[in-house]
Amino acid sequence: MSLLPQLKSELFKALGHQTRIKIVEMLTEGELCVCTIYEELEQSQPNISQHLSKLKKANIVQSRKDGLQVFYSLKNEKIIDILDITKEILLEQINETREDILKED
Amino acid sequence: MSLLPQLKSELFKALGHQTRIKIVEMLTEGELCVCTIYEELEQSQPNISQHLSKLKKANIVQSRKDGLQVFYSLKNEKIIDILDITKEILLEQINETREDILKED
DNA sequence: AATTTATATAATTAATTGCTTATATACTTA
DNA sequence: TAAGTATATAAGCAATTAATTATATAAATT
Repeated sequence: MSLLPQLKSELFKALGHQTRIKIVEMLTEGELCVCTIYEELEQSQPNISQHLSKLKKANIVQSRKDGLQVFYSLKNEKIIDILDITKEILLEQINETREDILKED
Repeated sequence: MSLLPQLKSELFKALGHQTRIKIVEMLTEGELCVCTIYEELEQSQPNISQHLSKLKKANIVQSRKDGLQVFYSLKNEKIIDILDITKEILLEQINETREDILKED
């Protein structure tokens, strides 16, 4: 049936965009108003709304309405662990590359 | 400059496909010949070759040639941790959904 | 050297994604 | 209740992605 691989790939697809990564990392600090997100990322409001919608569909974030504003937050803190490990992997890669370059003499 | 968000999103993009998730999970057990992968996943050889190529470009896998065959393996075992956490997140979501359904009476 | 085998690459087409612009919705306040 | 504000949704278009089919490459075998 392969349900999990399907769900996993959908979650990664949702994380597969620079802007959405930045949004998730901003939300690491706590919930934020939509307006704060698009102002800080210097992107248009509809663009950020659409990215938020994808993150929400993937169950990565949740939203709460307060008057005119909508606040988004992470739905599961474990997403932060994923980003941390990803960072470790990338830093190791960067170090390897650097070492390879130093060896070239 | 925002280099890391860019690299992170590329890594997630590479994981954002069911077939590539399945390949990475197969490689969790150790290196495998290309032929084993496409036979087990019941996909065409060129299709799997292209997916492997994406995983390689994203530095998720590496390859080694032995005669006519090419063997692929994970480049960094931490990828497995990412998949494990992802699984935890998804299982929690499934449980929540189940509980919500039970509450509906 | 010619043939066979395993894998990779290229070309094509269909489907998906992302951005922009315009508009709709929902809440607030005058 | 009319006007204003924050966010969401829709439509349109360009760019990217995925699968298929055909072909190229590279190593092994005859």
